[in-house]
Amino acid sequence: MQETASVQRGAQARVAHQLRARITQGNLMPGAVLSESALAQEFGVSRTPIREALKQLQTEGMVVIKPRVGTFVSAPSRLEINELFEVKEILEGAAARLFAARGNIPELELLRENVRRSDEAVAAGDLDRFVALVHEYHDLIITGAGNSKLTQHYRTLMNQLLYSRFVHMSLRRSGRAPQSDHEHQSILQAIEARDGVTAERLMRDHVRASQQALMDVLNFDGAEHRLSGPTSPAP
Amino acid sequence: MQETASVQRGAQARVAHQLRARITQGNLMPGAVLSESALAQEFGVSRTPIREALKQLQTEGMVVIKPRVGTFVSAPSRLEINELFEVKEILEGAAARLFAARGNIPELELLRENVRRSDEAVAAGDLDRFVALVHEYHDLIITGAGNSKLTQHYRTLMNQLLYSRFVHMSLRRSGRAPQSDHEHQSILQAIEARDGVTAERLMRDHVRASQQALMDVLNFDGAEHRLSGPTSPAP
DNA sequence: TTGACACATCTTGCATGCATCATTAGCCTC
DNA sequence: GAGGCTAATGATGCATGCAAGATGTGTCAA
Repeated sequence: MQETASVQRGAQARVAHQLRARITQGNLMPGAVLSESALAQEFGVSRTPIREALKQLQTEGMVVIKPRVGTFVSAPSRLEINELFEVKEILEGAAARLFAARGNIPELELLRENVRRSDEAVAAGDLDRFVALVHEYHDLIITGAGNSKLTQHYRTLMNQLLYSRFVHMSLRRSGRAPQSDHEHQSILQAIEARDGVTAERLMRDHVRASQQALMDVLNFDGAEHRLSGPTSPAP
Repeated sequence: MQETASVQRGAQARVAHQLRARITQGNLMPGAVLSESALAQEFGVSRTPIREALKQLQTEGMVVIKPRVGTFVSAPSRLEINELFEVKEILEGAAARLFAARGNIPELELLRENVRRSDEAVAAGDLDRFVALVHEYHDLIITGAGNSKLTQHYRTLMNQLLYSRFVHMSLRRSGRAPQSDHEHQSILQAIEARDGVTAERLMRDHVRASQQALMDVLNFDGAEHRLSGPTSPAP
C-alpha cells in the first residue's frame, strides 16, 4: 500500500506519491486547497489520474474532499491529534514489545547504530540530523516488530498525523531533544534485555512525552492558525 | 471514512458501499475478478465511478488492482491473517482498557444488554443471532473506547480481514460459541469493575482464542481453496 | 447601512472515446 | 508432438466534454 518502487508506475501513482510527500514535508499546509485542474496542468496529465490520486489520499486520511466544492489538505483538530497520538501510543508500544520478543534480529544492530548517531547529533547540537534519526528510530521499531500489517497501519497513522511536520516543530522548539534521545536509549536497553513489558511501557511513556511536548509548543504558539493556515494570503 | 449515511451520496460512494458489503458478506469470494465494465453495466453508471470505488477499496485493502490486468478481491494468505489478528489483538485489547477507564458510559449498558441477549441466543442454540451479537459486542467495545481514530483503523482492519466471513465460519464450525460468550462476560465484568489491565488481558486472550479457533477450522478444512476459490468454475 | 435574492463563475461528478498493454489462442517451425 | 512466435482480443489507463451543484458577488429593496 505504501509506495516503494515508484518508477514507471502510472500517472496516478506518481501524483499520489508526490502529493503525499508535499503534505508530509509541509510544502502544503493543512487547509490548503488542491484544485484538480491546477494539479492536472502542473503534472501535465488530465484530471482523471489527479482525481484518483486525491480519492486515494482521502481514504488514507490526508485530504478531505468536500463534494462539489473542492479538496483540502486535512487539518486535524486538537482532539483528533490527541486521538491519533493515543493510537500511536498503542501501536508503537506493541511494536516495542514485539521487537523485544524477537531477540537478535538485524534491526537490533541498526537500532544500536541509530542511537549511537543520535547521541552524536544531540551532542553536536545538530537538530536536523537528530530529527531524521528520530524518524529512522521509530521506523526501525515498527519494522522490527515483524508484522507488515502493523507497519501499514502505522504508516497510515503517521500520514494522518502529519507527523513529520509535528516532530520537527516539537523537537526544534521544546528543547526536548536530549530527553527524547535518552528515552530512545532506555527503550533500546529494554529491547536488548528482551524485556518486552518494560519496552512497551517505556515506549508508551515516550510517545506520551512527545505528545505533551508538541501540545505545549502548540499552546505556546497560540497555534491553531499555524496548523490550519489560510488557504491564500489575505488581500 | 466508513459509510454511514449512504442516501444520495453520489454513484461512487454507493458503489463502494455495495461492493464492501458484498465482499464482507461473502457474496464475492477472495480472488474473484471485479470487471469495471461489468460492474458499470450492473450499477447502471459509467466506468469512472466504478474505477474510483475500486481505487478506494484498494487503499482500504479489500481488493488488489493489478495494473492493466484487473481488480481482484483480496485473498489474504495464512501469514497475513495471522498478522491481522495480531493487530486486532493490539487494538481491541487497548479498546477494552480504554473502555474500562471511562466508567459508566452509555455503551456499558448496551454491552450488558448485548451479553444478556448473547446468553439467550447461545442457550437457544441460535447461532446466526449469536454471530450478529458478537459483531455488535466488538463494535461496542471499540466505540466505547471513545477514540474515533481507533475506531477507523479497527474498521479498516476488520475489512482487510474479511472478518465477517471468518467469524461466521469459525463460530459455526468450532463449537466455540459458549466459550466465546463466557469470555465476553468476563471482559464485561472487568470493565464494570473498571479494571482496565484485566480487561485488556482478557480481551487479548479472547482474540487469540478466536484466532486459534479459526485456524483450526481452516486447517481442518484443508481450506486454502475455500479462502481463495477459483475465479470461475472449471470448464 | 443591512439584508436578502438572483446570477455568474468555478468547482467537482460523471459519461464517453481512444491508446496502450497483458493475455491467450492459433499457427508455424523444429 | 512440443515449444516459441504472432496476432487478435479484451482489459485497464488516460484524455476530454458536458452537466449539476456550490460559492461569491452584485444589485435591489427596506
